[in-house]
Order: sequence, then structure tokens, then C-alpha cells
Amino acid sequence: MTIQNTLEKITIKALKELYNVQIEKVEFQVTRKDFEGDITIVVFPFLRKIKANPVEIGEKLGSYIAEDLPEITDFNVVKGFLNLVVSDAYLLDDFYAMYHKEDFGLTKPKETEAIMVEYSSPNTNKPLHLGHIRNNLLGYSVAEILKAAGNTVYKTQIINDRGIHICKSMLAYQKFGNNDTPESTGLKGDKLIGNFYVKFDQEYKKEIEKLVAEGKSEEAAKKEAPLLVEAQQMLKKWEQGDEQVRALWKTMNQWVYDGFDVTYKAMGVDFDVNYYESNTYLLGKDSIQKGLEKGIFFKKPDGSVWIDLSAEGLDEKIVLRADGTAVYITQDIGTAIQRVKDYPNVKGMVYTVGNEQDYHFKVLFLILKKLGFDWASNLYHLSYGMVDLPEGKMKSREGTVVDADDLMQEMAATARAISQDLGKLEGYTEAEKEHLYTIIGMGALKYYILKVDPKKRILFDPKESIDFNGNTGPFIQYTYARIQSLLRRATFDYTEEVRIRLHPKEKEVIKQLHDFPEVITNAALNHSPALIANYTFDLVKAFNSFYQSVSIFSADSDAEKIFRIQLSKKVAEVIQRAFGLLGIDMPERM
RNA sequence: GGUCGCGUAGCUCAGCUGGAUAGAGCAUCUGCCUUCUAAGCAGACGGUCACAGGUUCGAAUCCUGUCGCGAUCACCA
Repeated sequence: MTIQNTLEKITIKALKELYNVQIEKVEFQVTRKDFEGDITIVVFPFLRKIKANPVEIGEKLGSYIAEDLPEITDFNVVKGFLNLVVSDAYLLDDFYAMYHKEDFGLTKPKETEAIMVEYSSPNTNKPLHLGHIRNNLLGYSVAEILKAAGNTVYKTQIINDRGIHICKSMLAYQKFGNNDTPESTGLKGDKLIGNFYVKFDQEYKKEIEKLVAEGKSEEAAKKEAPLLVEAQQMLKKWEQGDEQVRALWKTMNQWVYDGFDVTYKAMGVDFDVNYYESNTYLLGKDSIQKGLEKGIFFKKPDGSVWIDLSAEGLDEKIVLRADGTAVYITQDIGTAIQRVKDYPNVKGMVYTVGNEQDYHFKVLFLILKKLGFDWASNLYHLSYGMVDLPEGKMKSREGTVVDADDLMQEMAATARAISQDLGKLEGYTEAEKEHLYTIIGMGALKYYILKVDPKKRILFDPKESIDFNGNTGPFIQYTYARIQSLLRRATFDYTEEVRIRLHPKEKEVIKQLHDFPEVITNAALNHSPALIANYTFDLVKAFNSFYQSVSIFSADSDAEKIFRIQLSKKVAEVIQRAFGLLGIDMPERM
């Protein structure tokens, strides 16, 4: 609370007068529910400087503050905790300050300081799956949170559009494709290509089996299988710019992009700029050269270039092959530099990539720092845990992945089943209902994934799907919808400020609302949508408790009625804003 | 083996820079719909915060070690 600043000053002054000591900092916390009071000063830390009983210090400090500050109406001391009671008048002022503030909690972005957030980063040989969903939701949400906290943000993805995996799909298409197209098959482009990738693997395995049966070792068979050899030749042709290969590559990639667009739209994510690996895979070599001259890298006798990070507790890492070609990290170095060239106001970057690449990003950031870029100190690997299925790891080639499109459809179907069961949607057209089911289903999915700490792994059971009770997206959406209903019924004017005695539950809600800006700041600092999710749930619980214990339309006075509607309205606004940061839509009714 | 992450109620998870009797949701049980949407609310039950030490007025939180799970240690991306 802003009252904290006032309290801190007074406490410092009081302790100087009472005990003649100079205190630097005062520790505050929200008073626990079981105790009377609103805000608590922890006395224990003062003991270092004051030789006295903590209860005695609390009592003396309490009476000093209560006398000096009209905002504090009462106090009590439990052990070393000084609990202060804040006046209704102060809380009301605090509420109306929030109530009138448009964009409460949001900070205006600074144009001069931008952050680039990378997420999704798909391969173009198969559709998006459950893992991508977590990636996209996290990346998008963190981007929105950073915006809300006052940063200019560029959302980006690096599309893995070249390499042996695409060649495999292309080859399978040439051999078994029958000139299929998304139009002719009715399949989404990414699904069609994904099928050919699976087809390649199947045929490849058959060839291996055959070779092994002919007496080859399995290792040799894997390398010599004609399909694989042909795919490798195709990759070479691609690199040489072979017109036919490039043409097919272009066509097939476009199908995939069209398919991805549909999936991204359903997920509700978007990008400001795309980077393609086919354009960036050659970048970074000249930076290596410069670093070599500066002595950051060294050359081994065979001509390969390395960096020695043993001083930092890591190993030696290769950055350029002996034949002068780039490795994975080389192009990441180049791409990072390219991005700052493209967007000179970028002062930091966030990479949303799974935690199996923790080591890679540690190395990458260290190298960029050593190369001396000022933005290199502001790079963040948004690392997240795997999404596990009950049966074990997902493997795209074995077909045990949960497809992103299928999952989203299932979520809407579940929402439909539950909503029809409850039957509260009279007056809605079928189209409106379907739209609502999507909002609810996606709300469930997004909230379920975003509420857990990114670095923890998630066990996702598609059969049990999502619970719609308790700490879930739909529960919060439901609260929002109920408030909308209240506001529709409130035909009286509720713009004026009123002075009333606050109900304890109302106090709780006001205090909860008050924290919103701080929560956004923390969430941005920690790159954690989970903080927003859990905050919103707490706010909703406080509101529901209030909603159940006071009667809104039959309040004792008009002033109370007005205030309760105002409070509800602000709660709805904050819920909507918070969920906006999670990429979750709000239903007007449900 | 080295490095990194995780280990909190039967299950899923919160717990900010150390602070009061460790918090929610689900599940189980008890109440509450003639009054604003019961996808709700109030309450009960449920914990040696993996284990052992240490730091201090005070540790789930910080440090060290042990155990368990996972990731990583590629001239793959």
C-alpha cells in the first residue's frame, strides 16, 4: 500500500524519538486473516538495535502511530507483530483512486526500450503438438505481461524451414504423394506434410529391416538405407539451390504455414516478425571471425573454432566446424545480432525454449556477453518443463503425440457437454453458443497450463481432460460472467463516490485489488504468468466470498448498493485485464 | 561421473527479498438454492515441507551433504 511509505517514515521517526536508534528499513506484511488488523509491522528486526522486549516495542510504536496518523484507527500486538487497523475512509480513498484510473495496473510502454520475445519456433515437417501449446501460451503471455509492465515488445518466431527433416517429408511426397494437395485431400497443410514425415519413417524402417535380414549390422543399415541416402542428397541439392528441389520445398512449406496460421489463430497467438532458418543459417560466421581476432575464440589444429568456458564452470564448445560450416549455436549468435540490427531499440530478448536446452542458452548468452554486446546482459531463457503424457514421453514418429488442433477441439467439446448439462444459455443462438464453448474450453486449457510454474513439468492426461471446478479458468470466467449479469441489472447510476462503513469482505476485496499493479511488475520481473493466474484466483475467491455474504441489491442504503456495484465492476475489470495477459477471453454470459 | 532443475496433504499445485498456528483446489464428509447465475459459499478431515546437519531471535525458504526423479554433458537441431 502507498500507506506503507507513510508508515515507514513514521516508524523510523518514532524509533528515533523513543529509543534513539536509526532504522533503515521497516518490514511490512498483510495481516493474517486470523488476527485483527489490515497491515502488520514486524518488530523482530528492530531487536538488533533495540535491547527491549518486542511486545513492549510494539505497544509503544503502536500508540505513537495511532496518535500520529488518522488513517490508523486501532492496533494490537501479538508477539513481535504490530497489527494496524486502517480506517474505512482511507480504504475508500484507495479504492476510488483505482476505480477512476483507466488502465489500472498497466504501464505505458517506453518506445526506446524494446524486448524481443521468441516463442513457438516450429519445424515445418509436422503439425504443432501439446509441447508447442505450452511454449506458445507461455511466450505469448510473457510478451503481454512485459507490455503491461511498460516495455515495447516484438513477438517473433524462428521457423525451422530447412534441414534433413523437411527433406524426408519432401522425399516421401515425391515417392508416395500422388500429387496430393491440401485441397485435394481436405487436410490441413501441416497435417498433410506430417503424414509424409511419418510415411518416410515407416518406409525407412522397412528398408532397415530388409538390410538387416540380408546380413548387415543395424548401424550400417541405418546409414545405408536408400531412402536416407536419397534424403541426404536432396538436402545437398537444396543447399546448392537446385530449382526443382527449391520449388517443391517452397510449395510444401507454404502448405504448412497455412496450416500453422489456423492453429495459431485458434490458440490466440500472433507474431510481429518471423525469422526463417533458411535465411539465418549462414549468419554468425563473421562474428566468429571477429571474436577470433579478439582472442575470444581459438582455433584447433584441424581448423575448427572453439570457445573455452571452463573458467565459467562449463566446457569447451565448438562454434565453427573444421570445414568452416556453422553449427547450431553459430546461427543463434548470428540471429541474435541480426535482430538487434533489424530493431535497434531492442535492449533484451526472451527465448521460450524447453529446459532440455538450458545448457545451450547458458553458453549462447555467455558468448554474446564476451563478444561485448550491451544487450547481452539482458537475455532470458524462458525455460519450461516437458509436458508428459501418462504413457510416457511423446514421440512424433511413434504417433503418441497429442495434436494441438485435436486437443483444442476436444476442449471445446468438453465445454459444450458441461454447459449443456447446466443449461443456462437461453436466448443464445447456436453460433453464439459454439463461440462460447470455444472461449470456455480454451480458458480451461490455457489456465491449466499457465498456472503452474514454467520450470516444472506437467503431467497432462487428455482423457481426464480438464476439471472445470475449483482453481480453473472456467471458474474465473464464470465469476466474470456473473458480475456482468449484475451490471446489466444495476439500472441505477453508480458513478458517484460514496462514504460507507465497509464490510470485512469488502475490505478484503479492496486490498486484493490494490495489489494488481505490483503483481504485474513481479510477473514481468520473473517472466511468470503463473503469478498472474494465482493472483486472479485469489481475487475471485475474495469476491465470491463477499458476493455470498452481502446482498447487493437489497443493501441497507443506496450508498451501499452503489458501492457494491462499483466494487464488483472493478473486480470484473481487473479479472478481464489479468486474463488478457494470459491470453484468455471473457464470456459475457455463461 | 560432472553440471543444472525438481521433491510441500491421497491427487494437482501456491508459498515474493527468511517471520505469526505451512495455504488453495480436487477427492471424502457436514451444512446452505421461494431473494443478485449453486460451474457457487461456509465448515470438517487431511502435513515429521524427501532426509541429515548448519547459519539465527526465527528456516519450506539461505548454506553443506545424502537419497529419489528428470534434463544435459554431439562437429543434431
